[in-house]
Amino acid sequence: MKRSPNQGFTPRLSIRSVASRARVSIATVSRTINHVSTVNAVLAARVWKAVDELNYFPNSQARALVSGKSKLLGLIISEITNPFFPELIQEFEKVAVERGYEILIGSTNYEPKTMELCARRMFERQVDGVAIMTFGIEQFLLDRFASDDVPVIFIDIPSKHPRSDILSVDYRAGIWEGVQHLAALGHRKVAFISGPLQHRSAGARKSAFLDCIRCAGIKPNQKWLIEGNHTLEGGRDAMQKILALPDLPTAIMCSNDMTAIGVQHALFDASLKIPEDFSLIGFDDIHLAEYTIPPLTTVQMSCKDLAQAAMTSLLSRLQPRKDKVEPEEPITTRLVVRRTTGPPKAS
Amino acid sequence: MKRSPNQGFTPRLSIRSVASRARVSIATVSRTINHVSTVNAVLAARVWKAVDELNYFPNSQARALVSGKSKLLGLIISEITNPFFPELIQEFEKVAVERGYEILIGSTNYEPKTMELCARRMFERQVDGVAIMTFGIEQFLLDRFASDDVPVIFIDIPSKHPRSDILSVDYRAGIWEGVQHLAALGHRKVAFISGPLQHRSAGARKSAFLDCIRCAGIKPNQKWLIEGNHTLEGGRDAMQKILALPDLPTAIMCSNDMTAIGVQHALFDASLKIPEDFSLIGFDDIHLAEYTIPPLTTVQMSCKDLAQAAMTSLLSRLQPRKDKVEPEEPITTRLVVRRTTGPPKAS
DNA sequence: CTGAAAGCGCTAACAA
DNA sequence: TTGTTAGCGCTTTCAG
Repeated sequence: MKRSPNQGFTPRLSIRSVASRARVSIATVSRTINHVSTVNAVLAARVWKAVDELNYFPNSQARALVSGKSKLLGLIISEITNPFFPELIQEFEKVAVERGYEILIGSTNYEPKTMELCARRMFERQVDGVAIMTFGIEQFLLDRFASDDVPVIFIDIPSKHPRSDILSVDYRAGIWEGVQHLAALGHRKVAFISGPLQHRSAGARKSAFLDCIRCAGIKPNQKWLIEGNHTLEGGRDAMQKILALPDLPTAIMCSNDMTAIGVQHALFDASLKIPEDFSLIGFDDIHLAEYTIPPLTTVQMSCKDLAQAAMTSLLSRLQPRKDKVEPEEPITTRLVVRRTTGPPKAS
Repeated sequence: MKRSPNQGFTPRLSIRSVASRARVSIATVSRTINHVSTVNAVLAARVWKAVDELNYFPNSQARALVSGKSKLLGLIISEITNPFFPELIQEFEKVAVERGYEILIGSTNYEPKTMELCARRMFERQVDGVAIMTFGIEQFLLDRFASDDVPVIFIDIPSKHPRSDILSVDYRAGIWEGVQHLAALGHRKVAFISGPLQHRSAGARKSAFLDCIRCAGIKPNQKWLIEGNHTLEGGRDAMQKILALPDLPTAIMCSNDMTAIGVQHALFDASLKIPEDFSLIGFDDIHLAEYTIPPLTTVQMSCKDLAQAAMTSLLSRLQPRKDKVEPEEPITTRLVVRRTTGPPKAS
């Protein structure tokens, strides 16, 4: 088999080509393109000229090998098909590319096995750090990253791993606004469709709701606490379950927007109107929430903030910079009132 | 600066660690893990045992460097925020991982500059191949890939690059069904909201529409041919333009589903009903189309097929296998009738 | 300030 | 069949 990927034809464009064209050593080329300040300006100019003429750029594999830094960041998400995540990815990509990193995306599809596979893929590619933005992760995987000394960041899950960090989200703030909004409208009977409860942050959302509802002086009704799965279908099914109940709530809060959209659909199928028959509040404020019919009232969690905070924290752990690590403030959430909430029917 | 990424502490787990633990040479380890059949079973067993005990996996950077294959595939898309693309990415990820590849995603956001940057990122990471799934690409970038001998695959844009391939999509089939469906319902006045026309495949969709409309014996009205931008906002704005026209169409076809959802929104805002006041047909059949209110009638283009075909073609170019390259059949499209179409109002 | 040379972890000749 | 060795393209000592 041939050594060269290039059919043994053109000698692959390497640092050597630049060196010989610029009549300097490869070391000088390396220093120049890495902006080492000690390089003689004349030589540097020659190097840049050669780089330009040859249209050269360094082989990042080789760089990674010698430096031990792949400049690759893992991003593990639950499911790329859930619109929340693309919005998150977009921010990640932006920040990462700005800082010279590339992102490797892995979707777990909520399956522990797939999650394990994702983690393994990340290891094999020697990612410099990993952001775990799923709604839950197995502890042993975290330990694995820890033992490899790979910085990790994730939401809500505390860990003793020294190079890891938790991004805390203040779910309560937004949910509290939502509950208050509902209460002010006159609702006393509000249901909650949660995410998959084995996932930590889904649990956190639900507890926050329960907490708020009690603070508002409303006694939560177990029958109105349904477990969904953060998908559209899950929301629709959950709402259908609620509709089958003898005693109906007047408002529904959901653990994410996709669930809420599923609810809208179930209600549409049942010829029920929003907000006349039921008030509805989502969570996340995905782009689409503004465009459902009617536009969805929802709790906004800025995925811009989330991604920024995650990246900043990761990168600060990777390249300890002068600018000290900012004190981690929790990501806040707030209610965005649109048109799926109104006074309850019977009131 | 330290050489070792590992703080000079533990000697990083490498092929050498496995070799010494298994009491064989590194070559034998390499052969074993690469399933070269000539390895003695006893030694192989020792190697696997060591691999297992140490929890070793090869450094893909090093592999890439020596083999000239990064096992990285570029995937350039328009905008990850458009739900069509995550569905595509999901398929790509699946197929790629199955075949031992990793995917690097780049979003162009419809900006030529960003597209160029994406291409550059791909080059730098030495991707083995690139799938360009945007709605358009600059020729010079293709040439660049060509000169680097990187296989490329894309939609709709012919190229003379020998290692590139075009995935052709039979837009006409589905659009024809859509037009016929509308005609059968009694519509004679149908508008079309296109994508950004500088993008080739957006153009292809529009021509297909024009073609079909004429075949159906309807004379297209220039006023009802609006250029959108494949986003929700674009669809809404376009529909608002249409609504301002003195002579209104009775049905709207859109170049993609997001545009159609924007139309739904504009109509909702104007208190107009679908399908009573206007019939509406989208394009793509994204997951969400099933869940708009009312559910969107749309032309389905299987992104599963698309991704599969793209990957197959790319991989076949990378690892010429026994199984000859399947003759490329065009991706077909078909109408999915849901609930946004009905007889025209005035008829 | 510059160049020669070592070596990152791995694969593939080549020799034994 | 196995081990030794030469690089892949780059960064970084270490002499000069």
